[in-house]
Amino acid sequence: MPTPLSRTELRAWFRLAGGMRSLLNALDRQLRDEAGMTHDDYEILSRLHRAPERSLRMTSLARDVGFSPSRLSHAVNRMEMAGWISRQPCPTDRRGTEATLTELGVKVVEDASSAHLDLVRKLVFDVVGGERAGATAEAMDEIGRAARGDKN
Amino acid sequence: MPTPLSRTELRAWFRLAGGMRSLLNALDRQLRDEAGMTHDDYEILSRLHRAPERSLRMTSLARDVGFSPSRLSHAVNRMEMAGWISRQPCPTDRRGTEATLTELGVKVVEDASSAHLDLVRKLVFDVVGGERAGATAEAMDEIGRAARGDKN
DNA sequence: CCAAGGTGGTTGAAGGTTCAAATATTCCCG
DNA sequence: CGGGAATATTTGAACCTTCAACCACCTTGG
Repeated sequence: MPTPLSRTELRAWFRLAGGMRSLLNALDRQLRDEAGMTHDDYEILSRLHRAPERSLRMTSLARDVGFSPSRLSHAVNRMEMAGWISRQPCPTDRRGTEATLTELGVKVVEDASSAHLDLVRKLVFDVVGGERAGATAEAMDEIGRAARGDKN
Repeated sequence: MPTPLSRTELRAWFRLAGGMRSLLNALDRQLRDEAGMTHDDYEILSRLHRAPERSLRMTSLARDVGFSPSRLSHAVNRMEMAGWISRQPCPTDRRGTEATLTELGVKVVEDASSAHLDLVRKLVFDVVGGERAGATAEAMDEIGRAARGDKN
């Protein structure tokens, strides 16, 4: 039988949840307005950009960004239409598909990144300072691992 | 001209963003599976539940949960269909509409709450402890205010 | 007092997400 | 090796969100 949250904990949770929501909304709106993409699209492009060869298997990309396979498939369809991503069959597993950033995709994500990360700096690091930001990130990372049910 | 993020800051940001995403995904999935509602639906019901008279003007509810007016309107339509919320014209401003939780709505949100808040306790407070959770909430709250462009 | 502009709210269509089902391939066990 | 179970991905339909346009009412300046 679980212990319910105290009044103080409840209050903390509301602030935590509200803060996350507002931050994500602001970032989403900016990417939408300035780069014509969703925050989710950006995550996909950005993961691919950091990957070796700028390619990833669909499944591992989906895990990385926390998408269902189906959602990723639809999203990659759209970005393939836009010319940002291309698909190739995976050489080692004939079931698999690899998604790769195109030249255009690289350009698009690099352009979006600078404005995006600048807003992150303004809303996160400038507001709470580097030290607290680090502690907050560490805590959220642990929470995220618990939420994903990761080991260790 | 903005200073770009350092490697350390980037790393912190990735962990912060990933943690938020995983946590919100987990909470959303649980509400969907166990209560048949979206995390967003839950936020709406939960705000109404805490409001005096269990009623709020559409606009102020929208601001509270960070929805566009249109999104809130559609969402309230659905929940009105479900019998969880009712609408009345606002007595003091004939343009306005008030949304109110129905008896059924109260029951539904109270049922959903206990499982939901229990998961919050497990994923947040049990993982990082009360003290760090408080500090994290405080930081995220400040960040959220900055993101909403709030004064003070 | 009335007209222009602002505010509160809804609607419809277009596009995005979810869920279940389908397909193709690989893995593994007897 | 043969066949069932598991894995990788896609598709289509139903549902949700966004965006732009709209109506109704309030407010304010001339």
